[in-house]
Amino acid sequence: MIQVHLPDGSARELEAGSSAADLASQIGPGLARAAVAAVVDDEVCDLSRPLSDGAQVRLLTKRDPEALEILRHSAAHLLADAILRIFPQAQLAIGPVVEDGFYYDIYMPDGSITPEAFPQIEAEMKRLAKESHAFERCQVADKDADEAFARYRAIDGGHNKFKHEIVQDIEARGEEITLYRHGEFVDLCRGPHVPNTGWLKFAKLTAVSGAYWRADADREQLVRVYGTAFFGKGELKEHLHRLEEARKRDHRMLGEQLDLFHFEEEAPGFPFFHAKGATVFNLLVDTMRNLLRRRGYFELKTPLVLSEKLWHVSGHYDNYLENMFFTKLKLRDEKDAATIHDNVEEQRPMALKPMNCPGHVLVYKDRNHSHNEFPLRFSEMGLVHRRELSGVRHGLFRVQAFTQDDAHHFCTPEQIGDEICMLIDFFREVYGLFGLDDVRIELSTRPEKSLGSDEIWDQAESALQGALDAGGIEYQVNEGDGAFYGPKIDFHIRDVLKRSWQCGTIQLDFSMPDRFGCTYVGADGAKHTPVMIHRACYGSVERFLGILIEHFAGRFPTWLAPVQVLVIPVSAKFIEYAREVHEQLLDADVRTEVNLKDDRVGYKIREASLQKLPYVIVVGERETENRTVSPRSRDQGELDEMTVAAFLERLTEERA
RNA sequence: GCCGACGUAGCUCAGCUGGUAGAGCAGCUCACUCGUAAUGAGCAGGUCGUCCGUUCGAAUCGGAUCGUCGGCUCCA
Repeated sequence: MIQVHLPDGSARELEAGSSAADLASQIGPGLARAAVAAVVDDEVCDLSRPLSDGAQVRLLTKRDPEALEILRHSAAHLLADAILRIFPQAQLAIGPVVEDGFYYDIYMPDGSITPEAFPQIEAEMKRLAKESHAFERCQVADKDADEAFARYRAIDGGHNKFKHEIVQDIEARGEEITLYRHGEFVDLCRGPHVPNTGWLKFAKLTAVSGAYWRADADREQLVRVYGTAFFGKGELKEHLHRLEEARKRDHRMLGEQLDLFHFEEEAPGFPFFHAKGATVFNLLVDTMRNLLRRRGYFELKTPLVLSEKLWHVSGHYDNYLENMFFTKLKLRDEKDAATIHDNVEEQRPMALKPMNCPGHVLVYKDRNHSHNEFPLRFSEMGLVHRRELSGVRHGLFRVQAFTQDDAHHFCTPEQIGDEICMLIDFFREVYGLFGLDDVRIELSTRPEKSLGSDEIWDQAESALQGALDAGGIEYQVNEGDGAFYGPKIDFHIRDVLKRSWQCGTIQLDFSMPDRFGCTYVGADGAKHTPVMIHRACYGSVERFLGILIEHFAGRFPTWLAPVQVLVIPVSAKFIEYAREVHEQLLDADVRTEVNLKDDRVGYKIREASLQKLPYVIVVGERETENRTVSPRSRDQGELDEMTVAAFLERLTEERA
């Protein structure tokens, strides 16, 4: 007999050689059915693995996050099995689990795998799942003698150099080779797996893309087939529904449908905001301006183009060159006007600002400062340009020019803690305005490419950490992900679809004030170097707008809607009254339009609904006579006839 | 940047194996004067992303290029 320990502190007696599966059935039939795998002495392993005496055992069921990974990894095996049946020439590379599912990288010496083949592959996977083959772990003691290994070698033709490479690596590390078999299929794998393929009924292939062997562009091109798997039909359906919902909310599509912005081939990654998009954009900016003013910020406006020399001083030239746009001069030949000299060497080469900080430093340096005016807070809705690799541009989320709601605090080292705490409260309040209350905070530390001594970095990192700890704020640490001039705190917010977006950032900087020779006069009458805090709350206004479009699915709350009310006359006879109502709304600062086109009321309402306008107002004979309006709310449908004053009151309540 | 797919009217898309482009919506005009998600009729609209090539002939085939979309930390 052996004894094993359970997480609740209790112990169980089992016959020698018993497995975790035996333990589960001893505890109860329900658990025996629900158990997926086990954690034995902190190692995740198969249910069938024999337990040793004194082991600490935790059984995993579908509720445990580890279990979902195991399920998905098993599904990757099933995918590989199915693919080999349909494409016998395929060679398997690797098949790991990723955030929302799994993938398998496959080498196709001829042909390819396209989404058209998905139904066939999925049908094969479903069949294999129904057959409920047990996953069997095989340890390979001697490759040449082992029967399972011989089968494994034969499984995709015996010439699979990818697996061969992996086996060599494992042997080089002196580790044991293990295989997993289900039915006829054998794959090199560390495991663990679900007990049998019967668990894998709810799998779905989602995408196919290219990838390289070992992520090396010089190595073989592989086909990466993505899929996902869940324990139950409901969860799979919900996941697919969420993907569909995210697709429908795509801000690039809504941006076009709602006439908010567009992109041009002539200006890749530079959005053109239309009137409605610009309205929302400006509302975001105005909202922020008010909040900043109440917190004692001074708003600046600094140039877009500054000399290259300045970027040498700031360190951007050495650390950020690849992301910067530089000006390039062209000159007409003095003698021949038709000849243009390209790439003319400029005496003072210029660059577009990728960040606002050096500009703010120059404003700071324009006069002397005293500790009495600290913390000094300079803000700017700063338009910055950053070059991005062509493949990473993405709607408003990744552009090449964007507006930062940027600010820099100049303060003494002692003031850092209070400033950080103020900012954390401030940022949370801002996100709350949009119903974005799920905020996660991350602390990022020194990256490889960076400025300043270890001592300064340690000081800065502990200052941030100290402020977070003192405020009792929960956060996680991101090693090596800081800015090149200092460590930072990032704010990640979850939208209504539970997707996470990085928005706000607070960055500590001990080196830029020093490089630029910024000083202040302290209480001791001597000159000191101030600390600089870089911070942005929306991050990029463009990107934040994109997030809001998706968060609200284009249905902006009334206070943020580009057009709040559309006035519609029932027919041409009531145009005059419609105009009058429109004017009254305009006078009350409502963003309103009037639709006087020669169309049916129903048609105009449909148009307004598709534009997701919060309100339409219909006026006809009744309203003209009674001096009233009949509103229809986007969210509540048709409302009762009311006076314009009553309608305005309703709007005011909503706008507050 | 790399890999893959895609690029036809303002939008969504059709156009088989090469023979000179089509629909719906939007737009415009006219009629209807209309009560809460599409009134009807007519008109107009395209160097088929761009360049080069193959061909008697290219939206269609080949190459390059630009752009868009998806993917590119994940190492059994």
